[in-house]
Amino acid sequence: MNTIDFISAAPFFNGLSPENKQALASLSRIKRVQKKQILFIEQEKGHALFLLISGNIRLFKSLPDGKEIVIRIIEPGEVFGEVILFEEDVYPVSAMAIKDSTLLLLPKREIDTLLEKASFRKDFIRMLMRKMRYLAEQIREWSSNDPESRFIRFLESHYGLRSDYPVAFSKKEVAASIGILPETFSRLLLRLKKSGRAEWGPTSIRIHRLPN
Amino acid sequence: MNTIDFISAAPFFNGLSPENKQALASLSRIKRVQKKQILFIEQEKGHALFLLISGNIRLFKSLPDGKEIVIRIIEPGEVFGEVILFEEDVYPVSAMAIKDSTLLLLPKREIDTLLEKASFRKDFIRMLMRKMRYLAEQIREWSSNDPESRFIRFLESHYGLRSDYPVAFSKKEVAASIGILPETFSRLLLRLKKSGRAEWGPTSIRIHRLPN
DNA sequence: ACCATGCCTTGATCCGAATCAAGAAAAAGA
DNA sequence: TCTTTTTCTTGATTCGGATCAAGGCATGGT
Repeated sequence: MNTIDFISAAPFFNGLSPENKQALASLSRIKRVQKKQILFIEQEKGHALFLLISGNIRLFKSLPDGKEIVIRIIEPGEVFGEVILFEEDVYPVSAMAIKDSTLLLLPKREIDTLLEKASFRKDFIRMLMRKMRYLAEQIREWSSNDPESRFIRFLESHYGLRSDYPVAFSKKEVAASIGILPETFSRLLLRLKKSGRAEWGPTSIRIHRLPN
Repeated sequence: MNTIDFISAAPFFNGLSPENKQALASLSRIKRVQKKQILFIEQEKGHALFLLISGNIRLFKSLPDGKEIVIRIIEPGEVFGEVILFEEDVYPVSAMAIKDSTLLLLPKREIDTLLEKASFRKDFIRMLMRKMRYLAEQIREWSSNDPESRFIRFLESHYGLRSDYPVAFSKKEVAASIGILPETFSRLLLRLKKSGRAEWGPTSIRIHRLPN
């Protein structure tokens, strides 16, 4: 696999024409980061957006009281940091690798140039809108204050609708993603197991859905 | 005031050239709705976006369990429903007037045409990005599970930073907006008053900020 | 292999918002 | 004006997640 393949495989760039994809690929650059390495931090001036190839990246915000809240965990194939292309040019969140990761780095300047092209721009906007909807959905999920449903939704949004989820994050990480403490998450899993609604294997979790 | 004035005054259309604003004004239409009237509902196919002139509109989502969660309350001068311009063309939320309201209705088809113009499109995208940031912020606010800070932020996001807030909503409405029950909100106000941090008048609330 | 660090679990307790209930106050309707 | 409906407040209770604490378990580093 080379850069053009990764770009072609990314849903974000779905609607782009082959030429546009090729143009993107030619100006992209491979970047590797180690676990726990910071890619960028909140309020930092942004010069690039990223496409994750392998590993996982956590996007988070730091609160005044020192706590961190997880905005989302990026999976391979996803694009992030694209917000810096418009309006303000600082990142609204911080990004840290939670595993050794490989990314494609796409410089802002070059993308800006590409955006001059109408075809590219149109597809790009469509993408942004999709993301905007996703954010709106997020809000809905959060206000449903039920950790269990948030957990289920976490699984579905990462792996789709299935019964076996190959969860590749630490439980601590999952807990943070759904906004609860590790203790609470541990108890949640216990409850699900006891009531026969889920089984937790070493590398995956199986959810037994109610037949409603 | 006529339509062009309203459009000029709306931050959403800030960067638009006078010609673009005029173009918009000429294709817009005044719409009046009464209190409790529905403008559109979630999943409904959308043919227009709106600029609120007077009154207030509540955007909300209905949950499977019958509950409603308030996404936000629209103030005069704000634009909403613009998401239907791209990607999918259904509204992601429902909209209901919480007072008798006057709006400018901007038909999707005509806006689509305007978007062919590069100058218009650029400004428009910038606007969308700003809104996207707002959404990201929202998520942050929600996960800060503290009703008091959510209340303060509610005031600031509606009226800016000041000490007297001319709150023009029912307390029930405010409570719903910050995601708590009316009972809890009532107790919150009592607590703020007792501890001398706020005074609630008939039409406004005064917040005493700590000098930190 | 060892030790150290971070991760995970389990227990006890606390706290605060939801819930249930009922009455008071205010607004809308006749 | 009087009635009805909705909003607002106050109380008692419940419930669930946070917090504090401590022990067991993995993982990585040397």
